[in-house]
Amino acid sequence: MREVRVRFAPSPTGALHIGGVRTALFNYLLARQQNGTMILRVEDTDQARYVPGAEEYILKSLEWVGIKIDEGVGVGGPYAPYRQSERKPMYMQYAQKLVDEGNAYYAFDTEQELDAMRERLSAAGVASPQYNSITRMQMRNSLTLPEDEVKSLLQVGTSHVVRLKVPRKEEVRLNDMIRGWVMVHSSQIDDKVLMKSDGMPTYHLANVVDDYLMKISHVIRGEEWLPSAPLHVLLYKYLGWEEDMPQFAHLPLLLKPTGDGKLSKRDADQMGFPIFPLDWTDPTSNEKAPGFRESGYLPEALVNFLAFLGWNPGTTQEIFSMDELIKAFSVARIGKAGIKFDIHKAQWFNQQYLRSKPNEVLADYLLHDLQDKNIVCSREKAIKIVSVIKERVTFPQDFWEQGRFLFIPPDSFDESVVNKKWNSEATNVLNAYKLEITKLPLLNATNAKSTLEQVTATLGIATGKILQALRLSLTGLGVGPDLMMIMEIMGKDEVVSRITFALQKLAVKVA
RNA sequence: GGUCCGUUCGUCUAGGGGUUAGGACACCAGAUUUUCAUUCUGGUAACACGGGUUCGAUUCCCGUACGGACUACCA
Repeated sequence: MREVRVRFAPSPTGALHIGGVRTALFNYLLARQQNGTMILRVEDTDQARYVPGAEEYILKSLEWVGIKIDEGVGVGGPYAPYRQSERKPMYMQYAQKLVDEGNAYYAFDTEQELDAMRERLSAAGVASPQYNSITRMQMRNSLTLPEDEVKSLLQVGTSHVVRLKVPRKEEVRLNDMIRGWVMVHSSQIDDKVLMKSDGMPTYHLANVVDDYLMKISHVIRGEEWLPSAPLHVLLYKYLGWEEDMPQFAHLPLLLKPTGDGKLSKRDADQMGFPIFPLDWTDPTSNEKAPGFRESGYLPEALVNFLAFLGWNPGTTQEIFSMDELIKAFSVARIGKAGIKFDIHKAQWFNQQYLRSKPNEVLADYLLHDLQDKNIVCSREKAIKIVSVIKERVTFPQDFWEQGRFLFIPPDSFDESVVNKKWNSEATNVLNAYKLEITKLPLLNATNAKSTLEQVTATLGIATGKILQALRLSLTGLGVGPDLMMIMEIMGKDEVVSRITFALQKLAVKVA
């Protein structure tokens, strides 16, 4: 068996889409499992669509999710350079070979001429107007023009492209690892441009040439490439590389959560979830888009989630570390159908991973947010807080969100709780309770509770009836973590002062 | 429109000629929790449709419908 060499080959035209991350992940899993090589190649042959910063963004994104590049842009390697724009001089010779052997030709048609051809064809009722074995005979190319005219056109530097001469009648077939045999008749394939007039190769040529040169063994990419895969097969054949053709695996696409269509940034915006791994600011429009990282997703959770989009281990195990994924992965267990993206599952994974972290690590998240807010908090206290609200969080920032009342006393109180629970019974208990607490040397969860029970017992009121009022006075809210622990964390003085404040502020309502 | 690919609970999926069609997320209910959350228990819920083949089809074949991708000197 040949050495496994896979590549992730994005275009630096903007932020890396989450679907791209998944493609990279599947490549990576295969590479690691087979002791192969993961290559990053940047396909920047379209100068017009180049976006500054995009390449760096891709690199950072892959690093964040834990996909390590063995060879390619950013790390180098034996087949450098790995940026197609820097490989520009290499492609012409292959195009030339195709031309010389009669498998490609020069075309001099202008944009207007191409438009006119398409219009003429569609006016004549042709189903799919394209530059192909029939129409090329009516166009201006080295197949129709006299040889000396072609020569002189080339000599004076007339703008031209190189097109593949697709055979008229031939069954082109490829064996996709996911879809099995896919057959397309060559009459359905058009004479694709291989070399553009600016001297750059198109995706099709560059991709095939580079995959061959870099000894790629498996091409794992999105299903959007399936229609052009037969063209690539033809290219391998004409270039004489059939023996070295990689195995193809076309991944099912990520679709919108609701309705139909493929997942887009618009859907993500509308439904309030990220679609890019990291925050991204478009350099031209300055438009900002949120990233999974900044939204609080843990890379290991995202990886686990992404791996299950189109793949499954065949067992009931759901939680997989990267190493476990590497062991369990197989292309054979990748599904064929498109996948509706459901952010709920991603959140669930996040929750699972977040909760499994030790309190010390979780405390760092809280401490970090507190630092941003200029709030001082000891590590021990942070650990205590985190352990109390651990079971109620999905994202790291939830520790702050749900624990903020511990640092910022309430200045307003939940109306509905006030209406329901703030009555003279409650204020009586609170007044007495406050006094009793003051006498305590130190307040902790245990004596906070026993003291409260004493007070309610002497006043002849059920503890349960006033607990919500106590919570309200301390946090301003009707819900939250265990009250006794909250009091222990706040400490005696804070508890007393908050009860006092609530008693003052809400006094009016009692009367 | 044409070409190609696809279709099992709302979602991700397992399965496969004879199964009570399994799991997870989500949802709902009950228990626990003085609240909410957690946790536990239970529940609703699927083989797109029509023809074949077969003793028998959700599973195999063919159509239809529906969905998706592609249809650029973009990748």
